[in-house]
Amino acid sequence: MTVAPLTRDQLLGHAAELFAERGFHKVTVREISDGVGANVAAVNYHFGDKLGLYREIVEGNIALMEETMQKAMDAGRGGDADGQLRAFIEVFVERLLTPRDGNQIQRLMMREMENPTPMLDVIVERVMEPRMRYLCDVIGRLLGRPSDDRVVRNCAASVHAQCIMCKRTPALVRMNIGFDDDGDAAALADHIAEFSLGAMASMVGKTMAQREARGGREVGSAKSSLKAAASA
Amino acid sequence: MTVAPLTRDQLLGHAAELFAERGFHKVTVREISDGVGANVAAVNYHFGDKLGLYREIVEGNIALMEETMQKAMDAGRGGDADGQLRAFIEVFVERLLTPRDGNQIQRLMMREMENPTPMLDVIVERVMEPRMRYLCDVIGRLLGRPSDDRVVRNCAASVHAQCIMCKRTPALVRMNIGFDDDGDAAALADHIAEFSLGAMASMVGKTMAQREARGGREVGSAKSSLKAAASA
DNA sequence: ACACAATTTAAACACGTGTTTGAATCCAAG
DNA sequence: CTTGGATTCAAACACGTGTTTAAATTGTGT
Repeated sequence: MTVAPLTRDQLLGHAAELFAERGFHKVTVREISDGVGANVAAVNYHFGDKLGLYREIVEGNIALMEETMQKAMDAGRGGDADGQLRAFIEVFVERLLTPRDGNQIQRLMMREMENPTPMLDVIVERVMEPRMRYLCDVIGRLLGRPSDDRVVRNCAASVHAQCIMCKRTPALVRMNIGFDDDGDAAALADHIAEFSLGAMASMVGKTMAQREARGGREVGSAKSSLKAAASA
Repeated sequence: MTVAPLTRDQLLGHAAELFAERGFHKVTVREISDGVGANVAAVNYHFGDKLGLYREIVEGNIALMEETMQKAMDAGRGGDADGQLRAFIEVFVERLLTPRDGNQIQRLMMREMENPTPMLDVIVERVMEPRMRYLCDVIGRLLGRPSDDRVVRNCAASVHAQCIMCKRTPALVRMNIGFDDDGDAAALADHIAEFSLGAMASMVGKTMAQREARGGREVGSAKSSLKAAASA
């Protein structure tokens, strides 16, 4: 059936790397086609339009992503919540920082956060939501609270924020902010795990009464009680 | 001396809000000029080009930013490092989340991180670097380590990452990830402070030997100074 | 009222970028 | 070899967006 001769696959491969590195909007179809020595019209011929090419790449990578998620969950299976969170962070950070072929989806997600495309919805549904669900589940067990608890969700966001920031955008590099990055993903993951587990260990140790006694502000309380303690 | 009649100031005001909300690249000059009932050429007449308008807005806001930084530092003056970090987080988060006029610089910086412009350099120099310097100073005292210590810088990055993520981009909102945001900046700041202080309290308690015994990987291992600095 | 500078305006221009087109080329099947 | 579909190609098109231009209008000092 004379399937994809060659050009089509070349376009997929080259475009995937470009999209992962700079995002959908900052890559031109001419750049994609020129990169593999093809004509400008090649993208439209093989994929309909630029978004069609992007869609195929994203959907292809989502399968890999789901496998990664499985790997992260399996890595902690049987262990305690502590070890599960560590495993999650390690796998996540490693995939985000190592530009190996096949883990472009994390970088693509970074770009989607910066400059969304119509593909964001499916990425959220198939990647983000399962991830946050698992993360909240682990942290919930860690804190001894239900996984939809407000404190649990905020802790999950704290962990997630740190992981996300591991991938320094070009702008973050020019600013000299962000984590120390000498290419050692494991060391970075270890810091984040250490930091986060320490944070939550201190949280689970404190009772509500203790925390409210400290300053009157309590993260997990409803919005009402916070009005009074607005200013330090 | 027949200063700016009106149009010029209107352009500045309207453009500032648009830029803060969506970033330099995602705002068109027609949108700016139409918004105040001016002609398309108004921007070029009064500011040379689009970037000139942006530059004026950024430079104007940087002064306010430096004042904010001063406020954050003053808020913790005299207190201990713990209180200083709390004050810093509170001021930062509040300015980031509250769309009040005059604290657009934080939102502008978010946009610069997503899509840099030529103004990024001056923003880094006058805003980011002083901020990270102060943050590292506070955390250094908190951990009993020099402020250029690797662990200190990573902790600063962890704190900063959480603060940054407070401002949910449109994409982050569509994903249902991120911190609980019911508009209560104080509650969010409190979570981040609680989380981070707990994390670092547990770090300062552990000796290097203990941490290395746990898993073998040590965050601060690569650089020289930390090898010997076993005890905290 | 006049003259001159400052401002505003409508229109056009320049250019990057995604897309389309119609002809040329390739290639396997008959 | 011939044929017909698949693929490639150069060229042009469509359109958004920043910028420029030259005329019209407004404002101000004398």
